[in-house]
Amino acid sequence: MTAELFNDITDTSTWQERLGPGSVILRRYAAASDTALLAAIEDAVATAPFRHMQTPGGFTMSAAMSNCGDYGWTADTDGYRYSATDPLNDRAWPAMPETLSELASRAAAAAGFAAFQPDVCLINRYEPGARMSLHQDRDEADLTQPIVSVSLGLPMTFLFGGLRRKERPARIELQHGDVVVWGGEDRLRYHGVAPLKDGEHPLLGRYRINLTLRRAH
DNA sequence: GAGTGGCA
DNA sequence: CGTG
Repeated sequence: MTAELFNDITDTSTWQERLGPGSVILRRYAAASDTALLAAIEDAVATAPFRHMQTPGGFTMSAAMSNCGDYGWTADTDGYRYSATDPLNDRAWPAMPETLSELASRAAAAAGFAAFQPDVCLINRYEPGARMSLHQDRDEADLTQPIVSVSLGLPMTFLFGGLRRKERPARIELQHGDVVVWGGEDRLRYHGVAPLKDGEHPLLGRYRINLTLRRAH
């Protein structure tokens, strides 16, 4: 698929690439607020530390995860679900900082989804070699609400497939600050993360952090 | 009913 | 290394 470019001549630091009728990459959209986002993440994981969850198949996920917001996405041998409490301590997840919810709302609006108010921020941390195999985000109650994904740190190859797993995904390089929004008829597209290549990022060292903002309920 | 993993 |  050839990305259609929408360059805004008044702001050459950020631009959009359309991946489908309901999916857009906002290049470098979050780069200007990266230090505020990282401070918000550090604050959240001080309360709800990164952990490697188990899949229902009994495998350990290679990305370390945490959450903030009214709910958090969790995986264990019983399945995938959203929970109002952190299973590590049965306490509420840390509140979602406004920095994160406002970024997500603005990005969704820029992509054509008005009034997006996330109630979950899943925080995924990848080290070199970590990956996420192709999956759909379908544990949310209202699939008319989009998904907003923010990439920070090491660059990665985003796999963006179709509505069926057998469709071979596009491979899209995402850099620090890139935001991907998908919804509408693209809401259930399969997506994943290719094994992270080694490298060094000025702010994040040998890590990539992905924020996925969702409306769970 | 498998499933965001492992391995051929 | 990418695919299944």
